[in-house]
Amino acid sequence: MRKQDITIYDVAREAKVSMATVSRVVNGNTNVRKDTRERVLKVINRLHYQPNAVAQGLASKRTTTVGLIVPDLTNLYFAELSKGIDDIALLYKYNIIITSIENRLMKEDQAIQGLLNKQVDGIIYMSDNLPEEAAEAFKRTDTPVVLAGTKSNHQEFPSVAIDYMKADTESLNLLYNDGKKNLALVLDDPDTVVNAENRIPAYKKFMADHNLGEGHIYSNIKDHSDGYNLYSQLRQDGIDGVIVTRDITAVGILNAATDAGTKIPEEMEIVTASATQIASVVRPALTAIRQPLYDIGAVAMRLLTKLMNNEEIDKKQIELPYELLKKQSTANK
Amino acid sequence: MRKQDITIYDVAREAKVSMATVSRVVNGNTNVRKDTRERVLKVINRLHYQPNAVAQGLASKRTTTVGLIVPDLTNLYFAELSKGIDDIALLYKYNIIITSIENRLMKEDQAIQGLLNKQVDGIIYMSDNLPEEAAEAFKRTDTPVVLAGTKSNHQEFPSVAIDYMKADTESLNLLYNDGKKNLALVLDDPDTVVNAENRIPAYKKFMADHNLGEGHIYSNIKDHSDGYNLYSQLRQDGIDGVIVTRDITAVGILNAATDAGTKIPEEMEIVTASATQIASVVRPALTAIRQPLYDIGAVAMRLLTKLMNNEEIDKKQIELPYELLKKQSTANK
DNA sequence: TTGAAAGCGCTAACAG
DNA sequence: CTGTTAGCGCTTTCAA
Repeated sequence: MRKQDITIYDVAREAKVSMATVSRVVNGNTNVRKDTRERVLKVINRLHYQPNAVAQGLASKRTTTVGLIVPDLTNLYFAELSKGIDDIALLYKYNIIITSIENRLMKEDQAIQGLLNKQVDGIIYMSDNLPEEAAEAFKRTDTPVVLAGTKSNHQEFPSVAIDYMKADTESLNLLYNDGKKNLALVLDDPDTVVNAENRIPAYKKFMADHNLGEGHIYSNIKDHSDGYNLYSQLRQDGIDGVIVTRDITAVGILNAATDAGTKIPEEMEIVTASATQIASVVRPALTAIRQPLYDIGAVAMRLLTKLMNNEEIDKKQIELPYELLKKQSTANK
Repeated sequence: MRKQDITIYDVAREAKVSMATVSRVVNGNTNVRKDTRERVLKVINRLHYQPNAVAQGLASKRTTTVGLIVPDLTNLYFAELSKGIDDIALLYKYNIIITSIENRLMKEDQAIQGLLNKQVDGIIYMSDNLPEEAAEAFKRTDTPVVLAGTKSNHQEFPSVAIDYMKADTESLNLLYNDGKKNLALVLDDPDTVVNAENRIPAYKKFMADHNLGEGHIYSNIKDHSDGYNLYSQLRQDGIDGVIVTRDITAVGILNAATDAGTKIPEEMEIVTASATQIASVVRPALTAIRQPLYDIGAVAMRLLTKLMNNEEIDKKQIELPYELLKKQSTANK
């Protein structure tokens, strides 16, 4: 076993100091005389001593580890968020334990409990949906939590996101100004807070404000083939403009339209409510609400570092600006 | 602090047993009388006791945590691999610490050392490139390592991948049979083992075997815009068939061709050497080597669990079958 | 500026 | 089947 043969004790013995002093050197404590520090450092290098983070964690009650809860890593939306989180975590020397929870044995509150058992110093929660049990689990603990790229009814949880309502309204307006009046909303999941409390109300309000009738909301349209298959229904319902929550779904609709010979954007306009790389590489390129995913992740992680250090927070709910990227799937008159 | 107020000691006292017994029931040890077990369990539930995984890790020298080293999470290639890993990790109750190493402060060997300090029970390494220092770091430790979706010159490291040489040869043959003779190879990084030792030799051999001359190898073409910009060079060089390592790059070439009015596949055929979701949603859809990424990840993680349990391994180098998916970017005569 | 000593919460012999 | 007793490797008072 070469795994961990040299401990702080070995270093102490070789350097003829106490463990406490080695600990001080390792942790950059200034209360060590310069020559003592150098002597210890020399031994550390000679022995290739590396601190055991688990023992440090147990003794200090800080693991310099944060937990990430994410529905699905292969959804670029979350991958891009994660990248922002990861970069800032690296900067502040935190490791990341990642837990995916997509349609699985693993429920949200179990994921949380698992992370808590590992004694993470904080948690970033990225799923659209925060079930009541998960919220309860968060409330029971002192471990700080930040929601990234999503919203919750629980105002007590710090979050970083965009103004979904405003973004959707702006998108609908773009379609409307292009002369499209049979507008539809295509949702992945109608029950998430973002959809139920932001997108749907925004849509309904817009339709009412412009006397466009009830409109059409399509739910549980989650992937490329769902979108592809939805297309004929859209045509049947006379839809000429559509907002789609996921861009991969929007691509499905787009491809179905192309295959059917429908002219985009002339006969139908498409806007996706969350742009990842995919939205920009398909042809025609998709008009999209560009959420600053990397930044949302980065800001969320930065916020979490503050919470973990018990620093003062000026604002718990952070809203970042989005962009409406006008591409080829809308006329943009 | 509600964080960790109740310990195994509290449970022991309340249940009128020793810590050892509580530990036994927590760990499912069978040497506990049924009624004792139930009594302890009752107290555990009443007190909402949760074991401190850090303390468990220190005492048992097993953290039930594995480290993942990945270049870039937003590259779907790695995201899909990760998903396979994650699912099997969940099955075996391991947590995952993820470390990205793309063009950053964090070098491979530092990432490894960081994971080792956290006392991970094993490591899965997914980067195409295994620098010498990283290989050295792996050799110095007893912590098992598995390479997933990549190859190394170091035969001592267990790995799970496909036969890149065979896959590329088959792809080249497809182009050749379609009548394309000016074949090119477009690489992300010419120095990775997969490319240097597998793809390039396969390409050179194929060209030589079929008297197609020297051919053209384009290097450091890594993303959509690299691919897009490369297109005119390809035309200039008279290329009519191309194998591209990354599918996002292939999409760049495809889009440039489309924008230039080049007919795909008539005037140019494209095959991507690694298919992610992107390859199938663009139009024309890309002919692709479909590596079973999810499976590669899953098998790699399963292999790692065996190594972590010191089980017998029959084969350290596992090769999984790939498929050559013929789509619209090749004629497929 | 340094050291001694008491844990952190748990596991794992070893006895009984 | 259960309890006692050492630690695991480190941090952190408290004294000196």
